[in-house]
This record gives sequence, C-alpha cells and structure tokens, in this order.
Amino acid sequence: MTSKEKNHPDPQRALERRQQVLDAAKICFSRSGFHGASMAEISKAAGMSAGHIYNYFDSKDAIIAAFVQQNMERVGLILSDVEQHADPLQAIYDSLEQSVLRQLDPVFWTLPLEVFAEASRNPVIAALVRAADVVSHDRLRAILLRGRALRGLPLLAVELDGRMEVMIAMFQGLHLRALHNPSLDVAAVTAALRLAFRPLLMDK
Amino acid sequence: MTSKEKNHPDPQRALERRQQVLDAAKICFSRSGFHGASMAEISKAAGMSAGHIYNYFDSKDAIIAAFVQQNMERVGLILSDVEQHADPLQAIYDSLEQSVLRQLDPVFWTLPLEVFAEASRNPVIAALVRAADVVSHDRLRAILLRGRALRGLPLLAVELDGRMEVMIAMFQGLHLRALHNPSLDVAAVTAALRLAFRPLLMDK
Amino acid sequence: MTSKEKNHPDPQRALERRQQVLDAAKICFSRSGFHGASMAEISKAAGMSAGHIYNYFDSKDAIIAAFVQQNMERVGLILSDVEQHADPLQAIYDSLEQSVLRQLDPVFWTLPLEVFAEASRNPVIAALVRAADVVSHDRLRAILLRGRALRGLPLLAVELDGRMEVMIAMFQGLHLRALHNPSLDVAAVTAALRLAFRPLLMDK
Amino acid sequence: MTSKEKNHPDPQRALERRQQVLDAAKICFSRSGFHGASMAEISKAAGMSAGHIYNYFDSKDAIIAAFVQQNMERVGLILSDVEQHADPLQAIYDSLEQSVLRQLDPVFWTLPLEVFAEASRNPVIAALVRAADVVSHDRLRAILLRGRALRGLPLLAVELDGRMEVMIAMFQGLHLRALHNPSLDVAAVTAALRLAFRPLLMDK
DNA sequence: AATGAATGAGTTTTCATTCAT
DNA sequence: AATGAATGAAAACTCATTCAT
Repeated sequence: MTSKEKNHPDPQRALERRQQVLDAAKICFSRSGFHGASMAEISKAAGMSAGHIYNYFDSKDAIIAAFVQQNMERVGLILSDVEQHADPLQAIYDSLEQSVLRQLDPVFWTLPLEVFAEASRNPVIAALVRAADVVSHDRLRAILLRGRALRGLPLLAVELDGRMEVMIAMFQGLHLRALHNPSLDVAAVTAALRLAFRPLLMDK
Repeated sequence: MTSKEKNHPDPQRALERRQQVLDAAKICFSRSGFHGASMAEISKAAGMSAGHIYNYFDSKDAIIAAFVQQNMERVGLILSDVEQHADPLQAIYDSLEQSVLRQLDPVFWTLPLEVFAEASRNPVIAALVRAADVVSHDRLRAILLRGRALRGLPLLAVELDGRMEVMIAMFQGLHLRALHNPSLDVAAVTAALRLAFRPLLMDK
Repeated sequence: MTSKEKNHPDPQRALERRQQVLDAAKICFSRSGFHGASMAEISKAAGMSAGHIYNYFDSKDAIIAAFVQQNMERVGLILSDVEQHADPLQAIYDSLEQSVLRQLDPVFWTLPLEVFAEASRNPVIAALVRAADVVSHDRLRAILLRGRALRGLPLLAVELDGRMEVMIAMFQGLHLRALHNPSLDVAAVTAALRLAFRPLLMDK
Repeated sequence: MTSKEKNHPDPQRALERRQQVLDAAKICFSRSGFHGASMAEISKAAGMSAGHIYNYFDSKDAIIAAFVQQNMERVGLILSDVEQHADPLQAIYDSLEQSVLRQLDPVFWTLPLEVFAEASRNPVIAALVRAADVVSHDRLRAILLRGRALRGLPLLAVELDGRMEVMIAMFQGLHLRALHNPSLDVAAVTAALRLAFRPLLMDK
C-alpha cells in the first residue's frame, strides 16, 4: 500500500500484472492457505517467474495484504442492492433467503476464514480488516437510519449499533455454520433468520 | 487420525506425555498459529525434546488433529450450566450477557479461528470439527426440546434445527465481530441479542 | 579484458557512455563494494537501463575490471607535483604532511581496499593492479634517480628499489592505519614519517 | 559474540563444531572472499549440512564476525617473541628480515585484505578490527617504553604513538606491496626497512 | 524413555543477464 | 540506441523429521 512502489513506465501493464498475481494468489490461498501457498506455487499459477513477482510486490506479505484489501473491499457489494431500495428494512428482510444461500456457499467463506485467522495474529491484516469493517458498518448504519426514519422508528445510535453488530454477527456466523454443518437446511435457516431479524430491524 | 499407536509399556505415562505436548501446543498455536508454530517451539514449551514427541505423535499434523479434537470437545462445557436448569429457555435468555462477554474475549476466539481456517482446507480437521458440532448440536436440541415441552411449545424438528443454527451462528459470529470491531459496546450487543433470541427461543 | 568490443557506429558516443557507467560504478562500488553493488543500482546511478549497459560491457566483472584499470591509473597523479620540482627529494620530504592528510581521508582508501581485496582473489584484477604498480614504480624510480643524481647520491638499482618499496608500503599502510585507528594524531604521524623518510631518501 | 547462543548440552562438542565451521570458512573466505563464499561452499568444506551450521551460528554474518575476531586475535603472536627479549628495540630491529618474509607470504595477507575491505563497509567488523588494533597497539607501546627506558631514551607519549603508527603502517603496507609486486627483493626491502626503523626505534 | 545432533528438502528473496520491442 | 519486462539460477535460512546414543 504505502512502501517503495517501483516506478513502472507503463502503469497500465503493471496494474494488469499485479492483478494477474493477485488472481493467482486467490486460487493458491484458497487451496493452501496464506502460509501453505508458496511463492513458487503462486508464480506458477500466475504464469510468471517467482523473481518477477518481486517487481510488483515487495514481499509475500505485501501480496497477502494487497489480496486482503482487495477482497475486503468487495464485501460491500452485498449492500448495494439494499441501498437503492425505497424501503430498505423490507428489502433486507426480503433478501434474507438470498443472503443465506450466498453465505453458505463454500466459495464465499473459505478465504474469509483464512483472512480472519491471519488477522488474529498479523496486525497489518487486522488493521485492513477493521478498516473495511468500519466502511461496511457506516454504510449499513446509513441504510438502517434511512429505513427507520421512513417508518417513524427512531433509535439511539448506540442501540442501533448493537443491533447491527448482531445482524452482522449472524451473517458472518453463517460462514462458520456452513463449515460446521454442510447439510444445513436452507429454508429452515431462512425462516429462523426472519424470526430473529424482524425485531432487530423493526422493533422500537 | 488414530493410526499406528506406538506400543508404550506404561500407557498411563504415555497419556500424560501426550497431554503435556497438547498443552504446550495450545500455547504455541495460540501465539503463532498452526503453521507458524515450529516443533522446536512446541518441544521447548512441553519441556521435552522434539525427537521424543515423535514417540507420541506421528507428525506435526497429528498433533494439530489431536489438539483440535480435544479442544472441540470442550466447547460443550458451555451448555452444561443450562442443561441442568429447570427452565432452560429462560436460562439461555438470562445468560446471554455472560455469553457475550465470553465470546468477545480474544482468548476464546483466537484458536477457534485458527481451527476453522485449517478446517476449510484440511479434510481431517474438517471432519473433527463437524463431528464435534454434531455432538453440541444434539445436546442443544435436547435442551431446547425439553424447554419447549415444559412451556407447551412444540416445534417441528426441522424448524427447531433452523433456529438452533441461527442461534449458534450468532454466537460464533460474535467471535468474528470481536475481531472486526474491538470497540464493541457489550451492553448494546446484549440488548440486541435478547431481542433476536426471544422469538427464536419462545415463538411458536 | 578488452574482448569482443561491440561495433558502435559512433565510437565517440560509445566512449562517453562507457565513462558514464564507470563514473556511476565508482559511486556504487564506494558505497556498497564490488559485490554489494547491483547492476540495478549502477544503472540507476548511470541514468541508463541495466540492459543497455551490456552494450558497452560484457559483464559486471568487465565493469569492475575497467573501473579498476581507470582508477589505478589515476594513482600516478600524486607524483606529478614532485616530478616537476627542481629538488624532488626535498619536495617529497616537504610534502609528507599533505600526503599523510590525503592518505588518512576515508574517501581515498575505501575503494583501494576494495580493489586490493578483489585483486587477492581475482587474477584479472591482480594483473591490472600489478601493471599499474609497475608504471608508478617506474615514475617514482625516475624521480628518485634524478633527485639523488642532483645531490651526488648514486645508489644501486636494487637498493633504490628496496627503499622505494618501503616508502610506498608506508604510504599504502597509512590507508590501513586510518581504518584501524580513526583517532590518529596527524602531526605525530607526520613527524615520525619524516624521521623514517630522511634516511630512505637521503642516505648513501 | 553476544547474541542468542543456543544452549548446547555438550559445550565441548559445540566448540569443536564451531571451530570446524570456522576452519572451513577460512579456506572458503580465502578462496572466494566473504561474499563470494556461499553457505553451501562452507558447509561442504566443513563436512556438515548448511542447515546444521545454523545451530552454531546465527547467520553468515555471525560466522564472518567470529572468523574475524579469531583471526585478529592471532595477530598479537608476532609480538610475543619480542616481548620477552631483554633489549626489545634491538630485538625488533634484528627480527626485521623475518618479519618481512612473513608479511610477504600470500598466506598471510589474503585474508587480512578481505577483512580490511569488509571493515571499510561493515561497522561490526570495523569495531572488531579496531578493538584488536587497540590491543596490539597497547602491547607494542609497552614494549617500546620498556626498550627506550632501558636505553635512556624517554619520549612523549604522543610522539611514541606517531612512530608506532608509522612502523605498523610499514608492516601492514608490506602486505599490499606483496600483492602489487610479487617479485620484490626481500634482502633489499629488509635493508631499507632497517634504514627506516633505526630512527623510529632509537632516535631521541 | 529420552535426547538433540544432523539432515535435506523447502522457503522467500535477489540479481546478473537476455531479448522483444 | 535504448528500454525494462522477464527469467532462472543461486543465495541465506528454516524446519519437520530421523536416528545414534
């Protein structure tokens, strides 16, 4: 992020190469974990010599950090749909089934788990994760405030934040449930989730 | 997993030695992660030579597996209190604050995160995690069934399971929240959690 | 050493480019040593791409060799002053203080030390160093012969050579003294040097 | 020297292994220089795997430092003979030929040159070299003071130090002469050296 | 039962050199 | 003439595992 970026005369190409590495890293990290994936493995997947990767990243740690940043940024996408909705509270409630399906897909939780484990030991990654969380948090807060205002449901900021934490905990927790119990019944979980979300979203 | 157990003349002592290693491993894994912890580090913490550890474990992976098995089993302990309560639904509801405090303590989520990340890649660990989950699941189901029966709140098995998944997801998700947002307000989260748990526990 | 010179259409320009590289190399070698300086470092200092340098030098070793040759040749400059003096023996004697000051300046001994170390391992460099020494030697011999002739102090060639070796050893040794003892007293060393040089220069 | 020495249960054996490595390093450093010698080369010469060397040394730099320290310490040996002599000034004077022979032997100057070049860039090595120099310096000063006292030739400390510096410069410079001019005439150099040393040793 | 010396394969990283453009 | 992207071989170093004692 910061660091001594090499001066690439063709920044477009450099960006492509960086992305090429990050895409390869995604596959390798997914398959072997951050520490199980070797530079050799990544370079092979990227179709580029290991040495050359160092023209675009200072170290393997820098690749991990860039990868985490890029993938954390994408988390926000889920909120985009809801954001534009006229009645966001209802929109969230209605989209719960889709959200459950999404959260239970292994493709979507393998890498986050790796990231979280890394964050619990590596302060650089922890900072990235937290920064991304602040962003999502703020967006969700804005959405909920608007939704509650529409329906005449004001709420103390601290209370709203507590409810948000619990809602997010449920979503992120579903990742872990998918890992622990691959034979989860999606319909039943969705029904239960509605039960839990209704008061969190709509109660005074 | 079990595999070719060496023939130890004094099986009692062998068990003690294994435990000595697993206790040391816990400290090291917590500090450095499964892959960051070296056999040298573990052997030092265990007060035992690295070579000797191989008399009790086939490989480092076997230590990880044994460690995971042992530590997954302990998760159940949380349920013990509730199990013996006359009105378990109320007991769960009343203990939510304590549960939140517990789930937010880094001491309690560092290792689980490590385990989950490993499980998402290593099928042996995944199987252990799932087996342990089945056990906790069954115990919780029994508790809830008893509680609901007491209050005359029957429920289809599949529906109950869906609610359980969501409740567990919330708890496990709190681990992740603690990681993402270290400045969480415990009181607000507890209040929100009560809001969400009431229907999950008590609704028809 | 000379080897397969590329055919440069504009030999004048080629020479300039070579010099540009050698000047950059001097800075880099001084800072990092022959083996510590990378081609990237040199190319950056030379304001020329690393690849292009290979149009003027066959290899990094060739740069080192060319560098050594050029810088050894310059050693002779010190003798120029004395050479033109009417009474060279007196001139040498009188300039001792200046010489000491010069020899103790790190700027003047860092690179020679690098060269000598390389020469002790690399026969190509050793040959260059020896060839340059022969030249300086011959010039100094001519100066001393003239000086002694003026004063009526003939001496056998072999004896004169012995004295010259000792005088040069003293000078070159001062390089090493500066390295070993950075708090040298210049005045005291100069006085001692005069004591030692008088018989070497003037005794029958 | 300082650093995290591994705890070796058999210190005798550990010392032997360290020495085994240092002896191998001497050969390799002599042949290829500090930076030209690879750990693989050293490990082969030491008859020990490269990895194992790291049980005795923290890094290659630590090997270089240990090597330098050990070899600097030996420099003092030359003074031992003179130290015990009844008339040390005469002893130094009489042993000049032997000293010249010694200083001109490539075996004795290859490694010092390497050390000096390293010292000019590496502060750790520079410190070792300077510390060793202080020791030799102090010993030589004691010898000279005793010798001059015997002969009734008192001298200001600063003046004596200046003369010592010049004498040592000559000796160390002879290393460089041997490198520059392999066909040196030993007898002639010795004669010249006597001419220069007489006043340095004996003048008031 | 217990040690830790020893190995060798594997790790990340650097760098002289080549070559398409 | 000139670039710098790209390579591949080698560097220092780590570590799970073995085995003589």
